[in-house]
Amino acid sequence: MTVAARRGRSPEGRAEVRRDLVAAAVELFLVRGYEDTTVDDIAAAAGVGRRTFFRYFRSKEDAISPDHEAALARIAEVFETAHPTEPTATLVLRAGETVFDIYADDPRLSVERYRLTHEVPVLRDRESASVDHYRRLFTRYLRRRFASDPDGDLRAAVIGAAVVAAHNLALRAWLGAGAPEDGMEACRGRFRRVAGMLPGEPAGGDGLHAVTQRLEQAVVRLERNTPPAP
Amino acid sequence: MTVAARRGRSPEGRAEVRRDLVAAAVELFLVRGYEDTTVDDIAAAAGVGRRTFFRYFRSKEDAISPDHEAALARIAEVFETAHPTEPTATLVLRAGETVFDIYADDPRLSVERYRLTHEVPVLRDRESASVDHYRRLFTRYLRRRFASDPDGDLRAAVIGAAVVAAHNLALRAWLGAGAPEDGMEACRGRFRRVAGMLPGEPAGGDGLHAVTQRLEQAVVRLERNTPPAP
DNA sequence: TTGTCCAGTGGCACGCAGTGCCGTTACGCT
DNA sequence: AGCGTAACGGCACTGCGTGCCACTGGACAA
Repeated sequence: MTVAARRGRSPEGRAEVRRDLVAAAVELFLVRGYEDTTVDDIAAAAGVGRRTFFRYFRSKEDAISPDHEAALARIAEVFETAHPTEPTATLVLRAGETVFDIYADDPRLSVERYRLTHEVPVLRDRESASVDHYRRLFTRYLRRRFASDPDGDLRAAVIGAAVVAAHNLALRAWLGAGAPEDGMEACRGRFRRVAGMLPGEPAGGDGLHAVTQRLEQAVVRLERNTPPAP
Repeated sequence: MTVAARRGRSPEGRAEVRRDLVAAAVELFLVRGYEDTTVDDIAAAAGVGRRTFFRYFRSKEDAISPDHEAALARIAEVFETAHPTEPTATLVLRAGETVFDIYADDPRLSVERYRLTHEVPVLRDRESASVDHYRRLFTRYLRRRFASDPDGDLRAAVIGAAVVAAHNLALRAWLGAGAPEDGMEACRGRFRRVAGMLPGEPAGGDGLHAVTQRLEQAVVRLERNTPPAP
């Protein structure tokens, strides 16, 4: 196919082919079903050869969530560039919000992807694995932060899992409602409420830790625009 | 193969073939590597035809974790048969411990499975999906319990994810150490510590809720054999 | 302009996972 | 003894994913 060859010549052309393939895949998966759509179908719909599809995506499933690793890298960057004195609560909140930005970038596509990953078992399991990559990332950085805490590993595991779970709850509620533009703030707010549920200072914690915890709580309360508990 | 046919005739024969297939699969995966082992190899090593393998397992990966659904069912039973007044903390702890029992049933096999799911990317992702099934199960029952709480969904998501994460942390530490028989109690104890990190009563909680919370804390403290915080 | 390089493409063939189908076998039941 | 049936093995087929190779058309130098 000459057209595809010319498109793929330049970097913009490559991005265009990639978009076409994603669009064709999502379209066909929704209309015809995931199992009943072959890679040949997707490639043909995008006007490229079957072999070219696998030059853009590692697998058939990859056409649905192709930017997973980029998102992971962005979150890792948030953690790595964070100031050491930044409270843990605000840090994990910031990291989580990064993902919101990515999804909000193309709401229509996000909703379609959500529906597919929600309904097709294979894609749902793959999504679970992706989410677990986020969880591991969170936990890894938290464990580093809690190195001095005797229960640090446990706290890191619990907080990491809790944050990711809350994030998914908020995100999926938003996506399930069709990703309305005016619903993004509610989504972010819902996610931030997780900070109030994170475990407090460890049993053998020192004074500094306690102060940090109170600071975190105060910051979170400010962000939620809610008065302190009576 | 006449031998296999005769073995498979009776229920005990079926169980035997199944065990042989699992053993052959684990053995070959560890020795030759997962990717370099074909289903033909596994079937041949177990003395059955390739077609028969797929009558016992849905897929090649299934030979590693074939009892996943049974475990899910056992946990669901714990939740369904629980008394409504049982504190949430003890309930999720009991449910989690059920899984320990399953793994402790055949420690050698559990360790080999752990190594494989730890090292082979495909199997690790599949394991993530399995763990997420547990998380969903926990969350589903917790959400029912927290129906009266305005933040019930969030609390259910957070507690469910936290409990499962803590469970995995304890379990994998035990498996990583070679699943020593005298290490199971430490594993269970480590898991139980998660109860101390679970979010307390909701902001708008009522008195009953507060009392329940204190009860839960007391029970957990008793189980951990540790005195109340000074 | 002409020749050379090369990144990207499409086609072909292959291995392997998973499935439907069918003939065969051996056990249980009457 | 004869029959029903459950489990088996083999065969053929679809589809995913990969290695290989020839081709194409743009970029660049002479």
